[in-house]
Amino acid sequence: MVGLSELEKVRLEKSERLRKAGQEPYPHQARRTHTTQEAIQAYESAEETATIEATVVGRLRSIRKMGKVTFAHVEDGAGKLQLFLRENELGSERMDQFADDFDLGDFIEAQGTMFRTRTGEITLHVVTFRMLAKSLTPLPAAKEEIVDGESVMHSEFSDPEARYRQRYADLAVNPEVRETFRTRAAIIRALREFLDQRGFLEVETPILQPIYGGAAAKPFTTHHNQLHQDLFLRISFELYLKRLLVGGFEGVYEIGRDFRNEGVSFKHNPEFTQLEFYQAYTDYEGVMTLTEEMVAFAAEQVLGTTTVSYRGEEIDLSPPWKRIELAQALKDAVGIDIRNHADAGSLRKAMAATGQEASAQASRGKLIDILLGNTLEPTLIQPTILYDYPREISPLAKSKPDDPNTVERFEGFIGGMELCNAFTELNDPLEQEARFQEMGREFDVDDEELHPMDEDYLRAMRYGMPPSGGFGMGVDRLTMLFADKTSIREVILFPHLRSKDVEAGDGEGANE
RNA sequence: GGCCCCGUAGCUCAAUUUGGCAGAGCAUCGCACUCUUAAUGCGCAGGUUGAAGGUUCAAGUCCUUCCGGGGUCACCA
Repeated sequence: MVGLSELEKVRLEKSERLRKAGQEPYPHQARRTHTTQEAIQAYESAEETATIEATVVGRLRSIRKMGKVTFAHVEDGAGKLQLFLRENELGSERMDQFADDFDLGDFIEAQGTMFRTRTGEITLHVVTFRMLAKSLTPLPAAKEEIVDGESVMHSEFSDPEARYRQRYADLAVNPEVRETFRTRAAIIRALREFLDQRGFLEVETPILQPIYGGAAAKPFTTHHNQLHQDLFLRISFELYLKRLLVGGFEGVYEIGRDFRNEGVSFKHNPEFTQLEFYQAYTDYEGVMTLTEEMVAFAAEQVLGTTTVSYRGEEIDLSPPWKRIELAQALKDAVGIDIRNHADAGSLRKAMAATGQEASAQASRGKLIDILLGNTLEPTLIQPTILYDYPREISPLAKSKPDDPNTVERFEGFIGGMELCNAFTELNDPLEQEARFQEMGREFDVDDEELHPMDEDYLRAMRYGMPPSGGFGMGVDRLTMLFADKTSIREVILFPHLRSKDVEAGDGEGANE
């Protein structure tokens, strides 16, 4: 082995010493009769009436040596259990071995009988123990103190970079991090349950796409060698899911990964998890109601309440949410009525008059988006639905019957963050083609933003797509909200970080 | 990509303001201790201060460049 630290070398010696003593430091099988919590419950329900024998397994998380007696805690997936080892029963040789060759972080198996210590803690009185997997690298030396029943961490492993790069160590020593990812899994389970109950079909559509679309984002590109074909990692599922409405499914959804080749921030990761659903014979108002019910249902399932605390704010997710027309909300917030500014120049002047800077190239739709993002979005703490968006930033949404420049689209905001985006789907193939061309013109100036025309999607639409409502939501952001995390990296197990180590010698990090 | 902040022992942090021998707690190692729980007491050891250059008698500290992270702005149909 190369590159072992002094601390690791010491542990490697212990491992070899165990092996020489006939004890395999990495045995093939573990035996377990109880999880730590099952052992405690078994004792609690049988206390003083029976002898409870248990074999538990897990990681050694604390060791307190008191001479001829030793206390330790072992942690498994269910929780922690205190171990009690005494030289009287185990003999000095085994006590010494535990003291000398067993370390914090080792996975062990311990068999014994349950009892209660003088201080009242339910504990396993160990009869035999053995190594299940020797830990060579010491875990970060966090210590946990219980004050009035609350856990207080000391020397907590807290450096964000180290935690993200070594998530395994983060998870191993920070129980609340494990809890965050249980919450995440529960959210996804709840979303599935909600949609399944309503007859939606869960589907999987291509991640490798010959043409990308469905969102405004730069894609990652890749290549299929044998087919000599460039491919894109999807930036959205939208165009494929809507093809399925053409095919006759009346409700479809997909939960999966999108990839966007753009900036990284506290709410952006290059790959992120999206939920999209599409439902035939409804429109954006129907989707609004479904959205409110779905988020409230998930909160109830995951947290047992529809009230969440996010960044110190109490947020009530129960329906109905505040619904306000985008134009009205902007007028209320900044005093600019976008309905009175039909072109970009006029709107830019009005924004400048209130101190809002905006680039000269930005279209009217883009300016509205900037206005929304800068002034309104951060103030939308309680769940709020803004509806009726400008057409030019919504090429896949259907116009309002009485106003061709406004589309039936809404976005849901919670905690000052855009959570979801939905609209009545544009299903007129000729208008869709015109919209694509309109977008193409807008982005002619910037090749990277120019989206290719998806002819196959237009063909699908020409076969006929029922009137429908569609919806997309960032699952990572919903998790941030439910778990009260202010960075998306806290809810993604392995968030993207710039590569650091160049010791492999291929200079990978040096060519940026 | 711009701007601001940060990078010191395995972990958490001092020392940077005003350049002057790089320190502590935990973890590790040794000793003591038969109901502890941040166990305790005593002792030892542990460092290329992210990297490379520069200024200086002297650099963790000042300057330049680079690497990495955090924040923020820009970007994000």
